[in-house]
Amino acid sequence: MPRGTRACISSARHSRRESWTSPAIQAPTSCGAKGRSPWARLRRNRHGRNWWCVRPSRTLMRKCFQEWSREMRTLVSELPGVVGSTVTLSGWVHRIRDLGGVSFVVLRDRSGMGQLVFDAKPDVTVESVIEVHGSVAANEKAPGGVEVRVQSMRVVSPAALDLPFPVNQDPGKTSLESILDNRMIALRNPSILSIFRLQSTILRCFAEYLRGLDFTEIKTSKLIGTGTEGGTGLFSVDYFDTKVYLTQSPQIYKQTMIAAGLERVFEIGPAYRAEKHDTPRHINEFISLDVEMAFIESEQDLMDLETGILAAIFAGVRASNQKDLDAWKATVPDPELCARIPRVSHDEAKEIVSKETGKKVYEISPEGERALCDWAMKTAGVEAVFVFAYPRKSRPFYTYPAENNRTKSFDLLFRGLEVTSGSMRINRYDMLMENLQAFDLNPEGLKDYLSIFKYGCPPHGGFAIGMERLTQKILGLASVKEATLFPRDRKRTRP
RNA sequence: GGGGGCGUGGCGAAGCUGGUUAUCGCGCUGGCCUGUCAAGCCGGAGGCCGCGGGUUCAAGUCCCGUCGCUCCCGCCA
Repeated sequence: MPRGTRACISSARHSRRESWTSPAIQAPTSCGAKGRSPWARLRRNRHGRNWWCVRPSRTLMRKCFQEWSREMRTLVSELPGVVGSTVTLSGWVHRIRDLGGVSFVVLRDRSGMGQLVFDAKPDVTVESVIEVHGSVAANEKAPGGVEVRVQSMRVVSPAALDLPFPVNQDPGKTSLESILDNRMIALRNPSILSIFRLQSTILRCFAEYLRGLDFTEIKTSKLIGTGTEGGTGLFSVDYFDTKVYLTQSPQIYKQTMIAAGLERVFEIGPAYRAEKHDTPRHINEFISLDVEMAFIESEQDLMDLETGILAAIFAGVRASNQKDLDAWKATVPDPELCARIPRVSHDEAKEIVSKETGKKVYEISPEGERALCDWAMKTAGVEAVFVFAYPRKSRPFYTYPAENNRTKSFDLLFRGLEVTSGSMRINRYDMLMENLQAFDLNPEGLKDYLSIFKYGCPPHGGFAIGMERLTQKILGLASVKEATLFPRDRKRTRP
């Protein structure tokens, strides 16, 4: 057994403390589709015991919405259940197949695609939005066994003929440039759209898992007067008569809220990095899944927490996004295996890379990161590995130091890419002041930040998961830009 | 910041050592076709070969510059 799994499995250390690892390998509350009320667990959960007092009746909410939507239309996915009846469908014309005496139109709506049958070629163009009225018939020859014989059709919004992007074709045959240049239209492509359906599950499961552990969600400002990490890589913005910067991380605000007494916080928000890299794994604006937690003992506790988050996300994606995974021929790791993600120190990682690649390494390069994940797959059956105890010089000043000039920090590498970076933070004022000197930083510019520690702050730490990178790696996409709705890179600020 | 590769109709590509009207698939369009499911068959439209300059009798092809894209490395989520 890899030594890193110790922290997850041994319970001796955790039993006397609050546990956050126990739900690690269970699907988050509403991700499990077992027929039980998604609120059942919360009702038993001490943190959610009063949910019915503050929420309108769920039955009432569901009833209002269903009655409203039932009047609107039938969804394509509902057709097999309403064979024999007359329905109204609305959606986009995905494809037209005209065979002379009969024409087939593939209609696309948010639930999927279904076949419409016309006696003659209908007067519509691909991608037009239509509303049709017709009878639902079972037919062996129809895709999915059901089709709608159209009695009347209304073109709700016609589409021009010069479609700039092949919406109804395999996006694998289209260049990234064309996908991004025509982003508005490219997003209609079902495979491309599926990326963002899956991404939504990641967001949901991340938040639900943490809420279940008594984390409080916060939203902080993305504008800041000065940078905390030396001022490099910050975008400046005109702010009335002065200049401010876009934050590269919510770091200081997360820590502020820890010290303010929330103890456990998370934030989902954009982070900005004004760095001129031009690679398939960098964008200048990304969504950071940020977590911070008080009363931890080391970075091992943070890895425990992230293990649980990953398991919740993988379980949720498996439960909700099988079609989206299929569209990219992708698989998510078994949530049960997350507890076996190896944990290796930075020094051990270098040794492993040297051994695996057959060449001596002094720093872990992207090639080394790929080698480490391959190694993890071989030894533990998961394509992920935690690397901890990074040298002091490679980590920011607020990282908690450890013996031998190491730090209480870690990264998570998943399928060959760094998706998380985190650490325990220095929470003692005197220690922080010493470290500022060592990093040659001026305490004057960090006055607000330092006040957190001057007046008492519990031991704590946190990490950030790159949402787009995680999405990219789950689906096996070639570039992080594909996993970004409207990517902002060195050259691109449109659409 | 350093180093590769690529720009050819709306999309994806071919065009080898320079040589006549620039080719193919998808899409679009006209025609035929009552069971398609990437429908099929016959016809058609659509390109100053990224842009600027040079070499040459002759440049999509060679050279220089420029813009754009893409990949690897540094660094990072």
